[in-house]
Amino acid sequence: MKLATWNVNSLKVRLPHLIDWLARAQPDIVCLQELKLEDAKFPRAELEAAGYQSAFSGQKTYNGVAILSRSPLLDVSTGIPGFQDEQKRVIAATAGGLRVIGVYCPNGQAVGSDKYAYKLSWFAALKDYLAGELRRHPRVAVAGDFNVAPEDRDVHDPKAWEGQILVSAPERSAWRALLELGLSDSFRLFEQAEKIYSWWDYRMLGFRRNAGLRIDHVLVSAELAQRCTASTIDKAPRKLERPSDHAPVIAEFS
DNA sequence: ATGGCTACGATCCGTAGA
Repeated sequence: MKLATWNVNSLKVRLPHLIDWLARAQPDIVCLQELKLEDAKFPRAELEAAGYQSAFSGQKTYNGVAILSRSPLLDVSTGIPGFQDEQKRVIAATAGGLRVIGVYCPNGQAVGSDKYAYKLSWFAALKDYLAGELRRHPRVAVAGDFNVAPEDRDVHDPKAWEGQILVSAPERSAWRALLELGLSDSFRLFEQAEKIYSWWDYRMLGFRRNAGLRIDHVLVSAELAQRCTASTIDKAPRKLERPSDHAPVIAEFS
């Protein structure tokens, strides 16, 4: 069983890349972020032709999340229950025996900004929501763009990024609070090469210089961690013409 | 050289991303 997450940065623009990647990587479940389209424009038929059912929560221009699955998607829910939010950032479904929660965590823009405050309150609400999901389901995967680089080794230039958005101490502590619920960063369950990232700036030749951050993650509950056999980041789609700035992150389970 | 790109929805520039 192969679970992936990918911030596609416009599903409309990236649909050809996504369809090709599904055929090549053969994931069973995929969480998508930054669809940037309304539900009425979701390419359900194209994905069905590729072998995937869809659950989605979109909006015009910004945000938007989806879960694709080769097996039926059950008990779909959107948003964080009890947390009022216009922004479509969360979708959950049960598929293949997994409770899958797809997240597009806020960027936060700049430390100290209104959006930063929103980011931290959003993470607090996510934590409470996940605590409940972990009580209800033994096999939970939280996959998405977390917009947090958990440690300095997840940052190409820790000195330049020190204290900045995506790496600031309050953001990292919000990340650690999720781990304290009993979730594990699937990527760190395994020996990994150095300087592996999931996002590279479009500017400054970011990808060519490997000037990236690891901000896309698959978190797994204890029972799923036991069954996790690999976690990797597939840089191949980032090399294509007109790529997303994020690469797919994959976790595999026995 | 402190920018440099991309997507979007709106105009011919602003907002947002990270």
